[in-house]
Amino acid sequence: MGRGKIEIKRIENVNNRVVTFSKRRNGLVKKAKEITVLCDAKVALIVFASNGKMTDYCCPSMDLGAMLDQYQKLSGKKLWDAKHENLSNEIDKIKKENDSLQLELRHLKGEDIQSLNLKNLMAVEHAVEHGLDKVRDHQMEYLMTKRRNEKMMVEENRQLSFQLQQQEMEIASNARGMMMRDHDAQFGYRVQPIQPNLQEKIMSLVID
Amino acid sequence: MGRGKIEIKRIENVNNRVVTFSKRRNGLVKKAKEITVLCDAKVALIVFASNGKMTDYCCPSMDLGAMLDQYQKLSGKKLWDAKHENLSNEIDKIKKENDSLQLELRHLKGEDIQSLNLKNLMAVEHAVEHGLDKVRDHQMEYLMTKRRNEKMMVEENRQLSFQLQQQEMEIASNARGMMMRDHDAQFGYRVQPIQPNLQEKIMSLVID
DNA sequence: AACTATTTATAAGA
DNA sequence: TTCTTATAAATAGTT
Repeated sequence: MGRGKIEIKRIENVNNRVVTFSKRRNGLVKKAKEITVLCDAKVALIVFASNGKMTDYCCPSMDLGAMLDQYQKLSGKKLWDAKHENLSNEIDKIKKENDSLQLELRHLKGEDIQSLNLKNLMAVEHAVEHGLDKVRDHQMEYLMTKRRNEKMMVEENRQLSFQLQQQEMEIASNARGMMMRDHDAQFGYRVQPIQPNLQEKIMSLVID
Repeated sequence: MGRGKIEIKRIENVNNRVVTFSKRRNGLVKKAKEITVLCDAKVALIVFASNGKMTDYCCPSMDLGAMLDQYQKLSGKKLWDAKHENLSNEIDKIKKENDSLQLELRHLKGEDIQSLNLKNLMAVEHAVEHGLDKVRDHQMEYLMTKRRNEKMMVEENRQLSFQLQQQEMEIASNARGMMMRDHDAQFGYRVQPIQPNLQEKIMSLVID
């Protein structure tokens, strides 16, 4: 149907192929719509171009999901049950893994050990002993580090306090000297430390 | 395209409708096949007649399942994902549970505890201590039971051996009596215990 | 994207 | 259903 008859085989010229695809795809969808209306038919059509672009048509009276359910019923072919089954299997697998983990966990906590024989019981004991050792080692390390840090902070604090006191004394003595020079000696007031309770504040922070 | 032009609306005459359906369905499938070959296209087509009969076509290069996967990807529409998603969610949930179990397990074994703070570290320590106590209690109980059973068996064995010896002695004395009565005294041989080392055998079994 | 010569599909009739 | 055939529709090659 056109200027010349064509053989039904792949059109090698890319341009021709793309143009023909476009025309015929439109024709196909049009025909699908027509048979739907003329004959009360249910039609679903999906077309992928070789470039991956998709066109689809589904009759208005039934959605694609329902069409495919019907298809499975009538053809006996499975479309998504395979995947479905895979997922179910995976769930089973993971659940079993889960159960075995939970059992191991309970064993380590000393639960459900009635069923263990002496060999397994000793294996559990060794695992737990080893774990306890490691946890205690780590606790010790943790505490040592903390104590070391505290000591360093206390020491640093002592030095800072000392420096602060020195500075305050210097300032006070300077002030007194200036006042003397300015002949204001009769007022004789004293400079207070800027933050008299600074050291206590820092100590309370360190103790946390 | 026929003897007369027709409007695209439902054909009321049932016979005409059925005939037209049959012709147009064939035409549709033919066109689908042609575009598949001519243009390297992927086509899936499902048609239900109003009487429920189904016709389908799927290009040979891709099965319907794959076509529909692609359809879902490109259209974003869900065909069977409702069921599917539930399962996926369950898998995710169980996997997370699994991970947390594995982490807890590693903690109890003293692994991966660098990230724990002191509070959690102590909680783990208590869990492990408690577990160890229970495991050791159970081991002790196990051993005590075994020992008790052994003692009982040894005692029972001692009694059985004694009874056996008594019986053997009786048999021997009877035999001697019979021989005397039968005037065979001149041979004067002695009956031996049937299994002289039976008691040792049993003892070795008990010790296991 | 339009055009148009031809081919193809198909409506009506048998 | 199927065949026939006149006619409508689709479309291949061209502009």
